Formats: sequence, C-alpha cells, structure tokens
Amino acid sequence: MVDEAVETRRRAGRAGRLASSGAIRDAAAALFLEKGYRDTSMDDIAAAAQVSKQTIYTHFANKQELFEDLVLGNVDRVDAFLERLNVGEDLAGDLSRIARDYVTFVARPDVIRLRRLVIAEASRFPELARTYYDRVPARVVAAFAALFQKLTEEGRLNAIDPETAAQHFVWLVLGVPLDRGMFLAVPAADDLGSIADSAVRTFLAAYR
Amino acid sequence: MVDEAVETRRRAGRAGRLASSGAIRDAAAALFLEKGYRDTSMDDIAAAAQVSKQTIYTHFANKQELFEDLVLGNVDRVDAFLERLNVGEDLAGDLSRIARDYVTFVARPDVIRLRRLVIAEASRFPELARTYYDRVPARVVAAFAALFQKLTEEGRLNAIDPETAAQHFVWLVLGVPLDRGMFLAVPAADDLGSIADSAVRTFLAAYR
DNA sequence: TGGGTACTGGACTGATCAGTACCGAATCAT
DNA sequence: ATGATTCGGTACTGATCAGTCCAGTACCCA
Repeated sequence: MVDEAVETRRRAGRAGRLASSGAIRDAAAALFLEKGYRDTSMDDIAAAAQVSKQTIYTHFANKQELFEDLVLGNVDRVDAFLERLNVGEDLAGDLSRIARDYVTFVARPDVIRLRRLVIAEASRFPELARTYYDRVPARVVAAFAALFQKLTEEGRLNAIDPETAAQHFVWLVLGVPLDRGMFLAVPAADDLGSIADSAVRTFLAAYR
Repeated sequence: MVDEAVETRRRAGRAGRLASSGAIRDAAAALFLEKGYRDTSMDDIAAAAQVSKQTIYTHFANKQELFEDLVLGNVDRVDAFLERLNVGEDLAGDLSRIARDYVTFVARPDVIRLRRLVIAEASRFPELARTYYDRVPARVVAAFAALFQKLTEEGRLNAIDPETAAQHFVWLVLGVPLDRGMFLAVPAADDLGSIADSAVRTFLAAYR
C-alpha cells in the first residue's frame, strides 16, 4: 500500500506533467467512446488515468473541453487516407484499392464509435457535430469529386456532375458497413473487400 | 390557483385513464426525440404530459419501458411505404416515384431524430438497436431485393445479386440526406427530388 | 351509498455527478 | 536549501434524478 503510493508519486512533478495530460486524454477517449458523454464521469476518467480529479482540471477547463479535444483531435486522421487518393493506369484496379482502403479505414471500431458518439451528442454540441461533418466526411467527398472531375476531363470517366458522382461512390462503398456499425455493436468487418469491389463495379458501370 | 387545480382534476377519474396514457406517450416521445434519453427526466415528462409522476408509473414500469415503447411503437410505420413498393409498365418512372417516396419518408424530422436516438442509445440498449435495425432498414432492403429479383426474372433488370443491388439502391438514394440528418440539426429537405432522380439514374445505368 | 380505481401533488430516499477546496508530498530551478 | 509548481487524495457543495410513499380527491359501478 505504501509502495503503491510511492510508485504513484514517482510519476508526479514536472516530468509527470506531459505524461498525465496524455493519460487523461487516453482515458477520456476510451471511456467516452465506450460509454458516451453523459455516462462517463470525471471520476471515472481520473481513476482510469490514475490521476486525481484536480489534475484533470489543471489541464482541461471542464468536461466539455475534454470531449471536444477528443473529437477534434481525431479529425486530421483522414489526411492519411486522402494522401493515397490517386489513380494511375489501371482505373478499375486503383478505384478498387481506394475503395478497400476507404472502407477499411471507416469501419475501424474506433472510427465507428467516434462517429456514433458525435451523432449521439449532436443536439448537445451542434457546432462540434457540424465541424466534424465538414472536416471528415465532407472533405472526403470533396476529394473524390476533384478526382472524378480530373478523370472526366481526361476522358477516362463520365461524371458530368463530379459532386454527385463522389457522393454515389462514397455511399455505394460505405452505406452497408457504416449503417451496421451505427446500430450493431460488433461491425463484423468480414466481407469489406467484396463490398468495396461490388461498389466499384456498380460505380464504373454507371460512370464510365 | 384553486381554479387551476379544479381544472386539472376535471380530467381525472376513469375518463382520464386512456387520455393520460396517450399524453404520457406523446410527452415522452417529444422529449426523448428532442433531448435524448439521459437528458430527459421523468419529472420533465410528467410536467409535459400534465400528469403526476405517480401516474406515469401506473402505466409504465420504469423509464426504460417508456423509451422502448417509443422506439418499438414507431417500427410499423414502414409498412405504409412498403405497400407502395411495386413497379408497372414504366420502370424508370416507377423507380423514380419509389425513390422519392422513400427519401421523403426517411428524411422526415421525426424519423431522423428517432434514428439518431436509437443510435445514440445503442450501447445502453443494444437489443433495442438491433431490433430497430432488423425491423426497419433491413426490412426495406429485403423488400427491394425481392422486387429487383422479380424484375430480373422478368428480364427488365440485370441484378444477379438482388441483395447487393438493393443495398446499392438504398444507399444511392438515402446516403446524403441521411448522413446530413445525423450530423446537422436541420436536414434541409430541399433537393430530395433531384437526389432521388440522380440515384435512380445511376442505379439504372448500372443494373439495366 | 359505499367500495374500488385513477389521479394529484408533494415530500422523501438514495444515489450520482461536476466542479471546488485544501493539505501534504514530490520535483525542479535557482 | 528554498520557493514555486505540480501532483495525489480526500472531502465537500450543490444540484439532479429515478423511483417510492402517502394523504387526499374525483369519478364510476354495484
């Protein structure tokens, strides 16, 4: 018992500052994603982060700020996907690769849970929901639209309305796994590959 | 003050029984849909229904039952849409009518809010979420699959995999308005018609 | 007329929770 | 060494809430 206390104390002081901030973030993320905003208490977070509640309040003004930090802190993770968004010689093959990439990224449990969380709290934090919408799904659609426009100008695709084509592509690929992920606890990431492939097949049949 | 009490009492007695049950249901629905499960208190519901809290507990065992009553009580409303799901001579025209019907139904504020509510509470009430999923979206997809299979057998459509075709159709039509409805407060039911039409156009280009 | 039922309204319990206050210990810069 | 900062731990405030209890009232039926 004394040992535990000493061990805990060891992480205190200046060295512990950054460490505790990260631990708080991680604990809050895990709990918010698992139980939601309202059902996660600051005491829960403090306990999970092995930190006193007071320490949380030195790093974050209040519970809301901790929540916004989680949501906005994950917004930039689409960038990694957006960078791989280019098509070479093999149009069908590359679109298939992109679709598989995309669905694999979005169907990840953490992404699904974050999405569910933002939707769940959309009435409590409307601006946050809008920001998330603008910065994640809307940005991906815009990137696809730009790609399809370029491909159309090159004569390799026939998307007169690239924006609509992008929306069609996105929802052909994501619709089923995303919807299942919203309602069902376990997303069953089995047949993501075949879902992506059939989506690309339908898309190309309509837009080539 | 006395007048108010008398006026309130006037609705009491046996005549008030059914009335109060309905009023409770309505008040609970409005509040749950607006503020969510956790942020709606039984006192709120009692006040909105102009009923004492005790009366609520004579009709419903607890808060959860009131919530399930709301969700499951709205499950059968898809039936009205499912009945209009048939195609005559004009395939493209009828599909367009169906798509417009469908998107208009799903984009209604109450339907959007109910969907958001079920998703928000999916971790609290997993079975309820699954039931809703099975009885509403999954049923619609199954109905479309049956329709497309029939049309394929008649040689009017080319859907070797009717289930996938149905999913593609549903998400081409619903993807954008549903996603907007989940994140954004006001769904902006403006261009639903053109969304439905472009979805049908893409679908037929791929599956005819 | 009298018993049963549905309702009101308010008080109450027990629990949870966000946020604050305070103390003592550990650490670091000087 | 000393003072400032950061931390843990604990206790506290004020508020909210689900669910219960109860005394009294209006209505219906026999």
